[in-house]
Amino acid sequence: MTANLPTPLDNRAIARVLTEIAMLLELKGDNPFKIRAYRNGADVVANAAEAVASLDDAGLRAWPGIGKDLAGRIREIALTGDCGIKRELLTEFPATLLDVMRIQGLGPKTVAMLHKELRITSLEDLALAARSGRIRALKGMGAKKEELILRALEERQRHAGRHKLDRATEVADSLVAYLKQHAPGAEVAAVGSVRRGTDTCGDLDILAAGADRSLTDAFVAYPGVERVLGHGDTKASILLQGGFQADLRCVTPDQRGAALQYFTGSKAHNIALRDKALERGWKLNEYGLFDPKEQPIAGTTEESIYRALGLAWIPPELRENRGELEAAASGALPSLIERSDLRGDLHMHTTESDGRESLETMVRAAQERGLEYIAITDHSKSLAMANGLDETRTLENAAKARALSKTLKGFTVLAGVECDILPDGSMDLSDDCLEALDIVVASVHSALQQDEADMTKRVIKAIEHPSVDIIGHLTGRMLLRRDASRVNIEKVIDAAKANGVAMEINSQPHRLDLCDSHARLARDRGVKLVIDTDAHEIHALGYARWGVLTARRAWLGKDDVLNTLPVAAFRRALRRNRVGA
DNA sequence: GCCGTTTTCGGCCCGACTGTTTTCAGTCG
Repeated sequence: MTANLPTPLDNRAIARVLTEIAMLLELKGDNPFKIRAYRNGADVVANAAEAVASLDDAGLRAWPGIGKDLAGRIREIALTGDCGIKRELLTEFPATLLDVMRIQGLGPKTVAMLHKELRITSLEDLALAARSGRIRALKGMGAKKEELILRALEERQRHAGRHKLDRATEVADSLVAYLKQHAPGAEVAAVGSVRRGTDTCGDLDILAAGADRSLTDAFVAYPGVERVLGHGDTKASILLQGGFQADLRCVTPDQRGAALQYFTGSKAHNIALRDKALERGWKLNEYGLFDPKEQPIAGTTEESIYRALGLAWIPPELRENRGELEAAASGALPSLIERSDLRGDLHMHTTESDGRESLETMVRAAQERGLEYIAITDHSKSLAMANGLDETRTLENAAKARALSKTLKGFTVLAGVECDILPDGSMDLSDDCLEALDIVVASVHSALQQDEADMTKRVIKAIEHPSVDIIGHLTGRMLLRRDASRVNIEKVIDAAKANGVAMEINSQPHRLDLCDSHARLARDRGVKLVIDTDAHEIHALGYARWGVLTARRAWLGKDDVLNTLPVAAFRRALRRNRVGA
């Protein structure tokens, strides 16, 4: 019987253990190639489509980069949740030291030294040491470094308890599926920021309408609960392994719409909506919309509430009190872009630079997803770590893409590049080379610390280059890890408009860059946008989902996004092909 | 630790930036 075995770990959990082993080996100063093997193994597991825990030794070793040892470790982790080598390493370094290593700007060498010299084992120790000026006394350290550490700690504090949208959605979906099993007749849904599609989410909010009271019992018994924070008849809160807090609210079927509206938020939207009710002498809360005699006016559906208040139903992505109530009152809500509107993807990588798949594989995957065209945009040469392409290789890569394109029916492969914008704003590849391509995405990858004036000048200079069609992930932000670079967004948008350059919404869940408000500003100023996945492997083509959510939050319709156009019209809309451009 | 029409050893990705330095180590991507 398997009933007594622990639940097999999911791929992500296994990958996390492998990554932690890699980090511990780094602290120890072990063979860098061995460390890379563990990191690579973690990557392979995290991106595997099938559950790694269900594979046998031979199945595991069929994966590239997984050999005898790693296959054994993966099986051990999958079965026991732990690994002997990790336990052994943890006798040398405490687990809390891994948190220290995750601080931006601190790497294994520094952390190992802090541990050895100052007996620092946790983030608390680190903060104390930095504040008391003890770190600057160490070799290679200084006052600036201490300042940097304190800033990184402060940033981390700011991000604590928040999660990226993709992970939050995944965890919420599992919870909803689990609860539906326990209450088949009820309507269970994730609400809150997950439903609004915000780029990062705090607590997960789940709403159940028409469920038996015992559903909260099932909720607190969810596998993966670390701690029960509260447990009543209609409400329960749990802390999950991995740091998520989740709240369940149970309501009656006739309260469903009101509860859905109330718990979806945002707070600012709800306050404004409640004002609308008050104007009419009514009361709006999570149980319904009521007249002065407490008689219900609406509440079973969200639509009924909005309608009673003289408003069209507002898509959750717009509920931020950024003008949606006024638009809903005057029938001016935008018709938002849908995932199915996307016909192309203009930013992706192959094994030619730092992608994981060949050109052919990426093309096939894009076809299978129903796209009509893609652009292959490998990195340019200054991104040496990504094996970036020089002019010769860029043109060879372009020839390959075009040759393949010719063999395909109803599908186009555009020859492109993701060209680095160098610190002075010049392009990483020659003008001739860029001109010879079908499409150029220009992006900043280095010197992200420039001050606002320099960064703005740099990006605008790139925008003014005649062969640049699209500006990729403008701010370089990494959600919950690295702040956006300092750049004057308005000046950049105005330059993009003046030069007919499109701006990208990068759909990578850790980027979502442009963010919703910047994308909306771009649209308002007449700049066209594109939604790209920046895929480095086929699975990542699915990231379009997050980019579209961001676009919807930016009030974008189909017409605002160039890659909703058929390929011929799309190409005509590119800056390089526009008359007079 | 992985990999091999160079098969069981000896390669495996490296340039820019920062802060510390006077020539470089550590981190990041």
